[in-house]
Amino acid sequence: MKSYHHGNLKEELIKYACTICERDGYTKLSIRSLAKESNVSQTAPYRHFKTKEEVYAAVAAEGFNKLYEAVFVESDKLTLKDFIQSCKNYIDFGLQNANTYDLMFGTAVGDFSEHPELVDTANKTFESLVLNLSSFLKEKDEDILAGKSITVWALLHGMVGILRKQSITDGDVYAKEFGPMSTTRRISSDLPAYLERVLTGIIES
Amino acid sequence: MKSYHHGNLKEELIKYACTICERDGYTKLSIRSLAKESNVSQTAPYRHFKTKEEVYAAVAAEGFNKLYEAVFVESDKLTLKDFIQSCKNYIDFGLQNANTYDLMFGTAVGDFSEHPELVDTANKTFESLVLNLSSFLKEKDEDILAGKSITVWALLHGMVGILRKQSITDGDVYAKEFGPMSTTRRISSDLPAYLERVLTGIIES
DNA sequence: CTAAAATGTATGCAGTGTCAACATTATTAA
DNA sequence: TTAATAATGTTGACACTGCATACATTTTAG
Repeated sequence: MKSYHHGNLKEELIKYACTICERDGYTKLSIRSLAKESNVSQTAPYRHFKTKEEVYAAVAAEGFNKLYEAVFVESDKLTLKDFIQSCKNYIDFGLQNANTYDLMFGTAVGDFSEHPELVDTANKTFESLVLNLSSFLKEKDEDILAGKSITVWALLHGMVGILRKQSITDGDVYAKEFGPMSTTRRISSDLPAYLERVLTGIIES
Repeated sequence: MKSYHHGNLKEELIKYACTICERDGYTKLSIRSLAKESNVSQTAPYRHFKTKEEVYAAVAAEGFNKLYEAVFVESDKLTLKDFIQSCKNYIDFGLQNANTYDLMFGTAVGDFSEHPELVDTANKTFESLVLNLSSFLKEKDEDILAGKSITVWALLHGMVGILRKQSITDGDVYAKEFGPMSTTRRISSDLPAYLERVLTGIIES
């Protein structure tokens, strides 16, 4: 027996949207297919999302929540190892959820400020990174701390982009000279070691 | 007098595609609108591009060409200043061509290896970065050099992503404590200084 | 000069975002 | 309790999309 009102439509729509965005890429997402999945009329989703971009924003927000989960560490006294692990988790998330990650940092959702929950979740994620860093650093100047956090974040974000497109560096001249393993492959084969080396450099600079 | 054969269709299509992708975002690009712009039937573009993704790939390849132009430096004896400038040019390109940049590094074009010209242009760009770095470094171990190049690239790529989404860090706790200027704003207000500090750290590590 | 390859067109299908008008149910105030 | 209102659903329509098929014209190669 199906009642006129679904009762839980918005959450269900978001859930399916997340699944499809990640599996097929967000370009493949259609509001109509979402509606069909929830056994609801084609335009029902418009009671919960004004435009498709709002659906994207919801998926992106979910993505930030998951990224937060991956990056957050309970302790307030992190070891360097903990910190490295958290950073590795960030990169792994970006690689394993490439399509969602794209939605979070790409241009599909133009202006975050029009989607408050997106700003909130994104903020929370970044702050978690800052807290992680400050928790094992001697640094007390929060100005410097925030600067270093940005640099760390930039590096992680950049590594996601580059490791995702290994093909660019796979074929590089260096790979040919140094055997079958390209630079990116060498890095990703022991990511923690790479991160430790580079991050300590950034932190101590 | 219009002849049956256009004569220059492919290049014209790519040109318009680049314009629209950058102005409106690549989600807004439609093959039909391209065709209309060139006064050609709706399906004519399919003689030059098997799928829409191939159009994306062409735009992305053009993007890498432009990025290469922005990053390349003629000299083989760069000063640190030259190198910093080249890096700044990279970031500026990413910020001023956000939509195209997304196409180049996002998931819209899934597998570069299916688009050889994309691999080539991307490679060329990366190699230019490596050459820039090696041209003023004492480092002769090309293994290490390639590793450092990746790190530099990751940082630049990451900064593009972060500076683009200033809203995330604009509202952070630190901005409130240190006045109206958020961390990202401080960084972008004097990008060369920031880059010099961070990049020398990476290079010397 | 002729056959084949390249490049163009016409037509059509199944799908899309979104709007306007209307139906049903849940919520709230009198 | 009841009546008004807000929330949430449906129907139908419009203009648009990617792309496949079949056909037309022109260029190019043998």
